[in-house]
Amino acid sequence: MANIQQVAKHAGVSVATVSRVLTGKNKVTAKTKQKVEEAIQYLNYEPSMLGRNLRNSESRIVLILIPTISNPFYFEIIKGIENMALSQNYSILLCETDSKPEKEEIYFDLVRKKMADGIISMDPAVNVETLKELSENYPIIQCSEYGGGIGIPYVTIDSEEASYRAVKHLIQIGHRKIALMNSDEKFLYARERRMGYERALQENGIPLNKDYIFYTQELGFEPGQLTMKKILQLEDRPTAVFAVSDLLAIGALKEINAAGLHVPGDVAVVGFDKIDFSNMTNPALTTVAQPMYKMGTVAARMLIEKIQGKTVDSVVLGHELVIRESTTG
Amino acid sequence: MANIQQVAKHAGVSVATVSRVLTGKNKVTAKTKQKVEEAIQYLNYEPSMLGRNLRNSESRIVLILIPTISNPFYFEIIKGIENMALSQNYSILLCETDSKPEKEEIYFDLVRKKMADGIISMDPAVNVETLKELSENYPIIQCSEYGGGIGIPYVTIDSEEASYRAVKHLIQIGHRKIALMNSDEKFLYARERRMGYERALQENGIPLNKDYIFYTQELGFEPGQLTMKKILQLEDRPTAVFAVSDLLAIGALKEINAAGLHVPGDVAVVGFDKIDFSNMTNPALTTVAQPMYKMGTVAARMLIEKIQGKTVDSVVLGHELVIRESTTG
DNA sequence: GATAAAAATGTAATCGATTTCATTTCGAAT
DNA sequence: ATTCGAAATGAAATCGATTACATTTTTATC
Repeated sequence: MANIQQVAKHAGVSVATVSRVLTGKNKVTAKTKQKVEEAIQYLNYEPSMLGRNLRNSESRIVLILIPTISNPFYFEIIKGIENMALSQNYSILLCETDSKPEKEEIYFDLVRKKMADGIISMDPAVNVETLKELSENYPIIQCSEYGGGIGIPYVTIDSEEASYRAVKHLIQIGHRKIALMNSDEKFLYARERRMGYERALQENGIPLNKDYIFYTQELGFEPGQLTMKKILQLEDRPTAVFAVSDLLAIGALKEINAAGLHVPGDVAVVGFDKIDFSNMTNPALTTVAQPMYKMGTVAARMLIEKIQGKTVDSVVLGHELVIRESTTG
Repeated sequence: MANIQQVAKHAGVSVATVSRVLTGKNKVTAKTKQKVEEAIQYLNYEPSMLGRNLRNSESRIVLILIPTISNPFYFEIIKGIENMALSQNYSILLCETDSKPEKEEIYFDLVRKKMADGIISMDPAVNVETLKELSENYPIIQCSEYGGGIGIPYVTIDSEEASYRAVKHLIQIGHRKIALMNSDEKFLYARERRMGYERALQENGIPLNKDYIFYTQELGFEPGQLTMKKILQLEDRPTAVFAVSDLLAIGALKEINAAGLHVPGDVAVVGFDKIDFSNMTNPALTTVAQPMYKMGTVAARMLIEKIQGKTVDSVVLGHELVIRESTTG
C-alpha cells in the first residue's frame, strides 16, 4: 500500500534516492542505502510496476499467439519461452486465437495499447497482412510456423527434410504404398512436407499416387480418425501412413485398431512433433522430434533482442526421427 | 505513437474531452465527438494502457497458477477462465510453478507489484501459508484443488462422492478386488477420494485391503506405469484399478498391455478428469468428468467480483461418470 | 430578451515510479 | 583554512491516461 513518497519521507531522503536504491544502477552511500532499506522493510513497500512501466514505456510482457492450447505440441515451446522470458524479467501472456480473426484482433490490440512489448506468433492461421503491418511498429517473431518472405524473423525446422527422412524410413523398412495425411496446403509447412514426401518417393523410384494424399482442415485427433477411415476404404490400401502431426497419427492409430487391423503389421504409422502422448499410445508412435524447448528459448531471446532494438536473424534448428513401435513393432 | 495530448490538440479540444470520448461514460456533443474521432483516426492513435492502468491502479491482468502446463486437465479450465476474463477486458498470465516455491514466489511478487490484479490458484502444491497471507491483501480464488478452512473462496467438485461413484460402478459390474492408485494424501482431494473409495467398498461388504492402495508423487504417465507394474506383481492380483487421474490411468493401460494382459478382460481401469486423451487411448477410458470449462468460467467470475470488492462464496459443481471401453470392453 | 438550470467543456491534480539537471556535501590537494 | 573536483543527494519534469472541480455554453422558461 505504501508508495515511494512514503518510503522517502520515512527514510528522510528524496524519492530520487529511493529510486536509486531500488534500481541499483546509481550510487548511494552505504548509510543512506541502509536507511532506505529499513524504511522499505518497515513499510512493507513493494514498488508498483504500474508507475515504473509508464515511466519506462514498457510492459515487460510478451504475448504468445497459439491457435489452441489443446495441442500439446506447444507445451515445450511455451516452457522454453517462459523460462527464457522469466530470466529476463518478462512475463508471458498466453493467447489462444482459436484461429479466429476476432480473437486475434483482441490480442493485437493488446500490443497496440502497450499492454505487451512484443509477440511470438505460433499461429499458422494468423492474418499475415496484419502481422506484417504490425511488425513495422512492434517487435514480432514467428515460431515454428512462419509466412515466408514477409520480413519477420522466424525460428523453425527444415520441414521438407524432416518429412523426407520420415518417408525414407518407411521406404527403407519395405513400404512402397505410403499415404500422406497432410494439413491444408495454405500453410507453408504443409507444402514443404508434401515436397519432402514426394522427393523420398521419387528418389526411390516410387511413382506418385495422388489418391494417397489427403488433406485435413485441422491437426486434431478426430480429423485423423476420419481421414484414416477414408484411407482404409481405398481399393489398393496403403501399408503405411505418414501424418504431419502426432494428433493426426494418434487418430489414425485408433481408427486402424477399431477396424480390427494391426499396427504396424497391417499399417505402419509415422507422426510428427513428438508430443508427450506419442509415447503413451499403444503401440508407441514413430515420430519426428522437433527441438521444441529450444525453439521456445531461441524465439524468446530473439524477441527480447528485438525489443531492445537489435536486429535479429532467422534460425533453422535441427530435428530427429524417433523410431518406435508403430513402424517396427 | 501519438498520445492523448496530440489528439486533443489536433481536434481542438482538451484532453479531458478526448478521454470522455474514449471511456464513453461522460457526455460529449455528437459534433465534438466526431472531431475527436477524426483526430484519433488521423493520428492513428491507440490509448496506452500504461497510463490508464496507473491512473486506475489496476493492471487488468489475472494470474493463473498451475503446477505444470503438461497436464491437459488444465486446458478446458484455462479456456473457461480466458473467455470469461476476455469478456470483462481482463487478460490472463499463465504461470507454471513446477511446484517449486521459487517460481511460485516470482509470480506472487507479480501481484504484490501490481502487475496482476488477482490470482486463480490451481496448484495443489501451493504454499498455503503464503497464499493465505497474500489473500488478506489481494483477491485470490482457488480452483479445483483447495486448502480447506483457510478462508479463501474455491470452486471444486465433490471428490468423495465422485470417487464413490466410480468405485461403485466397478463393483456393480462384478469387481471385488479393486486397487486404488492415489496421489499423496497431503492433498485434500487425495484424502477425499480415498474416503469415497472406502465408502463404496464398505457399503458393499468388501473388506478394505491396504495392499490395494498405492500412492504416487505425481499425477503423470510414468508414475502410472510404475505403479501398475507393482500392482501386477501382487500375489492376489486386483481385477480393477481406479486411478485418481487420467494420466495415471493411461500409464496403467500401457503397462497392462505391455504385460500382455487385456483391458478390461483381465484388468478394468477407471480414470479421473476426462481429459481429451482419455478418449484417444485404446481402449477408451472410463473416467469421471469434471465440468472443467464451467469451473474456469466460475472461478474467473468469482475472481473478478472479488477484484471489484464484492464478497464471494465457494462453489461446488457437479460431476459425471463417463463409462467407456476400459470397463465395459 | 433576461435569467436560471442543465449540459458540455476545460483546467489542473493525480496515479507512482524514473531521470535530468541543479545543488549540496565530502574529500583531497594546496 | 581555502579551493576545486568528484560524489551524493534533491527538486522537479516526465510518462499518458482519468477525473474532480471550475468555467463556459446551451437550453428552457417566462
